[in-house]
Amino acid sequence: MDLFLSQFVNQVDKKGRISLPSLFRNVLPISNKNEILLYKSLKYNSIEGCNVGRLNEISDRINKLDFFSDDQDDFSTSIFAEIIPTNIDTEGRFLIPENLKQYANISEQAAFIGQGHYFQIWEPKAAIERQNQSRQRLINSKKTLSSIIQGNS
Amino acid sequence: MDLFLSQFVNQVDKKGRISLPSLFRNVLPISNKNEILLYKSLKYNSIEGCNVGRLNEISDRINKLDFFSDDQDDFSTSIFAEIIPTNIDTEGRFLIPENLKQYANISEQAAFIGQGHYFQIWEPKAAIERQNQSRQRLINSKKTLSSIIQGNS
DNA sequence: TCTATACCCATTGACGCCCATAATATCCCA
DNA sequence: TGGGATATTATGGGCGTCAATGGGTATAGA
Repeated sequence: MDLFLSQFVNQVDKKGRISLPSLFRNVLPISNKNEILLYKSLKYNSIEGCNVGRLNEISDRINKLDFFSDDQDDFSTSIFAEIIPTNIDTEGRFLIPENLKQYANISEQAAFIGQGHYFQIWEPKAAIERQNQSRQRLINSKKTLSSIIQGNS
Repeated sequence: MDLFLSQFVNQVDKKGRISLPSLFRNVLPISNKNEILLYKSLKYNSIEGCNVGRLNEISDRINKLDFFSDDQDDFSTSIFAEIIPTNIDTEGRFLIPENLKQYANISEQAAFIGQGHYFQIWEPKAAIERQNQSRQRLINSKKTLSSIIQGNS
């Protein structure tokens, strides 16, 4: 099962490096074991990350749009230009780009949140708030895990 | 993964040279590692660049247009005739042709914007405006970056 | 001959690789 | 099953390499 699962809080060191959790590293394909893609979440002040494989699908989808259309142009600008390929070092660490760090209010700690096919990186306190909020919404809408799994939304 | 990704702002030196970002250089095919094609964007006051492979793709699409149509003629004239092959020097730098520089209002800095199979070169401030515009259009159409990437659009 | 440009060399700062350590988890065998 | 040996992870820090940039000089074409 190659999904980003569970959550972890790691330290940002003096050089700005942070360890990608071991469980997340194991999800990366062997062919691109040392590269992840980072980008701003449009919904939250958090960073999202995925592996290189996802990108090919996206690029295919965008390329099928009319060559000279506005959509094609907007997608290209907002997606390709915003994706930051990032290398993972020999110890499993990587650098969070400065602008993304600011966007997510991250300084000396960061929370990695598994989201299945991708993951999020949050400022730890904001991550907790987000989770409580999300959980409360689920309860209020009376959706149980089993109903979601069975597909009766 | 051979896509132009992310964005960079580099300096134009006294001789008019500018570094093609390292990530972009790595996208160029080994057979044409030191050549890029530059041309005016049809939509914006910016320069677009690509490698030779991309040109073939463009030419294919244009050829599929009606052979005697005005469109075919216009595209041929506007695109092929305007393409400027440009050499990259030993340090990864190249010269931005004077007319393109003027067309894009570029003086001492330029922003390289990854667009997947091609890239754009903008005057830095204009680039930011364009990006905000593009991002806003995407948000208004209710497609978020993450939903596009995850395929649940 | 003069100008444009490609090549060579130098500098600086950022980043990747290497080595080290402590804490934790896993294993293995008596 | 207990307890020591071993592996793995998160983290710290030194150092070499590479990218971006500046400038000198040779060379080719006008």
